[in-house]
Amino acid sequence: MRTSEREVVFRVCDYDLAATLTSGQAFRWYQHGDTWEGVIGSHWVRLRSSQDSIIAETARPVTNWEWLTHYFQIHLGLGDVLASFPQDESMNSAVMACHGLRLLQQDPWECLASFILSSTKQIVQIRQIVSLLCKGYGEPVAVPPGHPPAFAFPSPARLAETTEAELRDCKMGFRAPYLLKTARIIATGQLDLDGLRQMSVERARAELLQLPGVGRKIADCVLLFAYGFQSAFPVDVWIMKALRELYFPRRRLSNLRLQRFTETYFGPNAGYAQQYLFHYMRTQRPLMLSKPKAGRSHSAA
DNA sequence: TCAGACCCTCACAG
DNA sequence: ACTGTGAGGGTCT
Repeated sequence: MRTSEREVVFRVCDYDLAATLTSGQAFRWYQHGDTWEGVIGSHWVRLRSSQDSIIAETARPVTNWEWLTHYFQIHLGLGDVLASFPQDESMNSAVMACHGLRLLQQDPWECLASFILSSTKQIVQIRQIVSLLCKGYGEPVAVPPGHPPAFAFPSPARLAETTEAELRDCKMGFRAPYLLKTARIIATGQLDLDGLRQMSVERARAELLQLPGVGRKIADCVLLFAYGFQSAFPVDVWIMKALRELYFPRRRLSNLRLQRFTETYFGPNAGYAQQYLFHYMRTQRPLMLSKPKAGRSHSAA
């Protein structure tokens, strides 16, 4: 076995860490200069990436890095995934524009709770809410000397014993009762999140849909971002916009018809295809379609 | 299938 | 600067 180290280097190919961490699948990564800091489970991590490697640093020595390689899907080759995409102009443009974009494999509870908090919120606001939630109710994790404190994502049990008012103080608004009720369902074992791993994607989705605040979109986010069901295809306003503009510019299809289209057209790795279209729409397309923003005021200095 | 409600925050006009 | 307005990774009724 490997000796215990605070730092490890992973050789990677086609891995755009920045794009991956800002593509709206995880909400707890922060950029500091050329590094990214975040918490995975109970580990504080600092990451640095170069062309062909990712360097991870922790606060305490680590012997088994499986939690990290799993989260980042380090050993997944992107070639087979990209090859399974439909070969159309839009898909090719998205793949070119988002070269190295990856899907993470997150903790189911953190993913579920985060996406319950995501409805009709901008990503910056989701990040703020999740941050407040972790500061308020998450366990502190080890950080380097002198570093500001960092927190794990609060457990279902911990959140189950909060009140709606306390959760609303984290600025989550009407989502508070949803999160509270779902936390109680998970904490009492009424639904076993680990058990979903062995189920078919349809069965797992049906289980998630029973939770308050969880509809089709959020269920599919959890199926894809936490469990790795590659066929899950979350359809949100951005994907809807992408489908209408890129694939059906002159037809008026119902949301249901568009959903049906995604279930067959994008193939076995539809979830990955979705992530490329989503990031493409959010980053590249707006720059081309909308007018440049008016000059910003200089708030500093 | 179809609105409307739901909390709250930020960007953007005026 | 200050206030008004609209919309933001949806879900529920």
